Order: sequence, then C-alpha cells, then structure tokens
Amino acid sequence: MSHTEVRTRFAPSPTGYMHIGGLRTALYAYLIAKRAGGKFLLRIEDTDQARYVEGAIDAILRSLDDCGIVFDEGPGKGGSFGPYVQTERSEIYREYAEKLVSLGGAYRDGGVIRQRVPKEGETTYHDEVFGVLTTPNNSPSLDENVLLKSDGLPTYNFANVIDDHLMGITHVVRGSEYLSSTPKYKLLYDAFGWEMPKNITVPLVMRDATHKLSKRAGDPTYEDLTTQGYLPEAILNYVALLGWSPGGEREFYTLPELVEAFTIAGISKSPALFDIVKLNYFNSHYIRSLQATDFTARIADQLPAKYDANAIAALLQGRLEKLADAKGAAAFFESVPEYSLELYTNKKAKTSPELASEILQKLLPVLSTHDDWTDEGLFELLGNLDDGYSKNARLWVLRIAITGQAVTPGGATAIAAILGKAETLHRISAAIGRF
RNA sequence: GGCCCGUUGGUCAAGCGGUUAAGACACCGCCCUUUCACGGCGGUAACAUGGGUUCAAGUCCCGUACGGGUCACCA
Repeated sequence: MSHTEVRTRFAPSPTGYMHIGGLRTALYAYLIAKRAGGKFLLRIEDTDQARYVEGAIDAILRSLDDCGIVFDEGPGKGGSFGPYVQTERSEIYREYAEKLVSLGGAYRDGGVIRQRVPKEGETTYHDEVFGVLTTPNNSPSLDENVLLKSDGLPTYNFANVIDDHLMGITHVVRGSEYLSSTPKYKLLYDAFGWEMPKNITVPLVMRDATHKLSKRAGDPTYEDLTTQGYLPEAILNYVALLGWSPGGEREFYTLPELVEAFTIAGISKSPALFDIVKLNYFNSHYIRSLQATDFTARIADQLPAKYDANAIAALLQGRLEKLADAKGAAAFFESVPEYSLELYTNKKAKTSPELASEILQKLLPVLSTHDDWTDEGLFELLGNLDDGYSKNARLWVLRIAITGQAVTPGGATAIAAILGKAETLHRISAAIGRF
C-alpha cells in the first residue's frame, strides 16, 4: 500500500494573460489536490524564449490569487522540489537527456537530442476521463520529436515528463489538445523506468461549435472578465461547471464547496461552449449576494458624485449583471438623456404625450408644496391625489419626466427621492417645456 | 490525409439496459407589480444516423455522417 500524497500542478506558459481554459485546468488541478488533502503546485513553463511575454507570470499569479486558488509550492513560494521555473532547471534536463540517450530512449541528431520511438507495436495508457487509449507507434503524431533543443533548453514534450516525475506529481490535469501526444510521454516514462502519473484529460472550452476560445478571435481572458465587472467567484463557479457536473441539481458553489464536491468521474468528455449569457446569470447572483456596503464601494466610482451613492447602489444591486454596467444604468441621475415624447405613451397606464403634459402641469404645484420627500412619502402622495388621473398614469409620466427612460432601476418615487426636491421640480419643469 | 477523440433541447448538462428522458441558462406566456427587474407558476424544445446484441437501448457492439484534436528545435 502506498500512501503517496496527491500532488497536482498547473503549468502555464508565460505567453499572455490567463485564459478561461487555463483557469479551468488550474481549478480542476487545485480541486483534485485539495479534495484529497494534497498539494497543488505552480510551475512556469518558459522554455520557449521567443514566446515569452514580459509580465505574463505576474498576470498569472495575480489571477490565481484573485480567485483564491492558492498554490503550495511554486515560484516565489518555494518548496522542496524547486526551482519551479523551467529555465532555471536546464542542467537537470541536460542530465536526464544524457541519461535517456544511454538508456536507449533517445539519440543525438546534430545539435539536438531526439526521442526514439519504436517503429512497430502500439502504445497504450490509461486516462481517468477517456479510459484506455491506444495509438500505433507508427502514427505520424508519434514522431521522433526533439527533446533537447540546440539552445540547450528542453521542449515541452521532455520537460513536462522530467518535472512531473521529479516533483512527485501524481495527477496530471491537461486539456484534450494533449491527448495525442500523451503516448510519447508514456514512452518516455517507460524508457526511464518511471511510473506515469494519472492522466486527467479535460475537454476543450469552445467559443462556438467549431472554434475553441481564443484571444485572437476576441474572446475574453480572465482579466478581461474581471475588468468588465465579473466577480471572481462567479467566473470560478461558472467555469467549474463547464465540463464538469456534480450530478445533482445544485449549481451555486463557493471554492471550498467545490473542493468538497469535486469528482473526476463528473468530468465530461465532450467540448463545452463558453456561454457569456449563463455567466451573466451567475454573476447577477453573486452581485446580489454582496454586502450592500461592499457593493456600493465597488461601483462608487461609476456613480454621480452629487447623489447618495448608497441609495443608488441599493436600486442597482438587484438588477446588475456586471459591475461595469453601473455607470450606464445610473447615467440618468447625472442628466436626463434625449428622449422621444412617445415614451409618454403607455398602454397599461393609458397615457399619451398630451395627457402627460396635463398631468405634469397639475403635479408640479402639488409636489412643490410637499415636504415628505422620501420614496414612501412621495408614493403615498401620488397614490392618493384627486386629480382625475390614475395612480399608474401619474407614476409612469413622472418617471419619464425625471429620467427620460422607460426602464430604470427603481420606481419613479424612489428616483425622485434620490434626486431631491429641487432637482425633481426642475426636471419636471424642463419636461413640461418640451411639449 | 494518417492516428486519436467526441456527438442528449439554442447553451450547460443528468442519465450508466426498463424513466412521462431531470435540472439550470436563454426564450415565450400568466401572476405579482408604480415601468423594467426581482419573485412565483406554466410552456416550447433533445437522445446525429444506419445496422446489430437483447424480452427491452440514449445507455452495449459495428459502420456512416458531422465536429474537434494532433502530426514543430510551440506549449
């Protein structure tokens, strides 16, 4: 019986920001480790110097930290299996490449070392998601690839095997684009006489039926989403369910709850489309769950300074899909937008522009002598006037007059209360002047 | 093209030989209501396809179609 600790890793290349697919891979690896009480490590795969992007490592670290995906070992954190940045491990790869040559699993070819692949037979390995997979050794995808490049650095194909073994990785989580190269890794493990970690191959995240999510096609990265006002908790929750199902009907999970619920058996084999509309749903949920003061603080810089931010925020919290929408949703507080008089026409309230003009002219003096300038006080007043119009009509017309919009966060009286008496009367007068 | 993988409503998906084929998003309708939203109720909508195996197939097997991945001194 072995009592090996479960160890997983996230091994991104520092070539840009955190992609959604990458985030999901990191999340699953984290969940598998934590579910088993094991360790999650971060390893930077920067062996392609040409593709290295300045600042990319920081961006990855920031994103993981932002999500609460904490690694136990990795760059800047240390651990007993470092260094955790591949360019700092070049001597290790060179040593193992030499060893592999002597074992017969590789050979020199000019300035490089290539993997030796048997010409016949087939290679079989087991994947926790896809089952038993067999590939003929003469398949073109099992070429005798370069393991150690002429610049002295290893290729991914070699480095990932050496590092996963040396770092004691027990479960490798990676996207299905690696499905056809895994037999090559199996051959390397065999040549060294090492045991291959368990493979957990996760399906791709797609932008549509035929394309995977890609920055080039305009698909958002994790950072793009947070900039737009998606909350990390919402992104994480949504992404967790893209390609994995807990089996039941529950869909809201915090990170600790995901740790409890995650199972490899729930991972899907088929690709999943990234649906921003469903993400909006999750985000709305998490926005509503925020403490009122926290929510206000997050959107305060988007709100007009002259009104009560807490009051406006209270109207917005239940209706926002993403934080960045706050500015647009609250813009009418700043100034009434251009609008068509046709907005005054409402079937249910039985109003028209002509009627609206009458109502507003009668409302103005009534409101100017009213003192209880609160949502409740105003609602009470407008609901009980004896001016021959319906309550519904008065409220509809007032809303249009002071906001210029048919759709607003909150009702007419709530908005009037925030605007204050002077501004409300001013807006009504201005509205009357437009007829 | 070779090799590999996948295919349940528009989307995410449950299902593991016998179900009226869950649920969520979206959409539509109704209710609630000072508009919208929220909330409540309800509705439209799916097993790619052809053969097997079986008393019985979305579930197992084979073929076909479609889609994807991969075949770098990129990961």
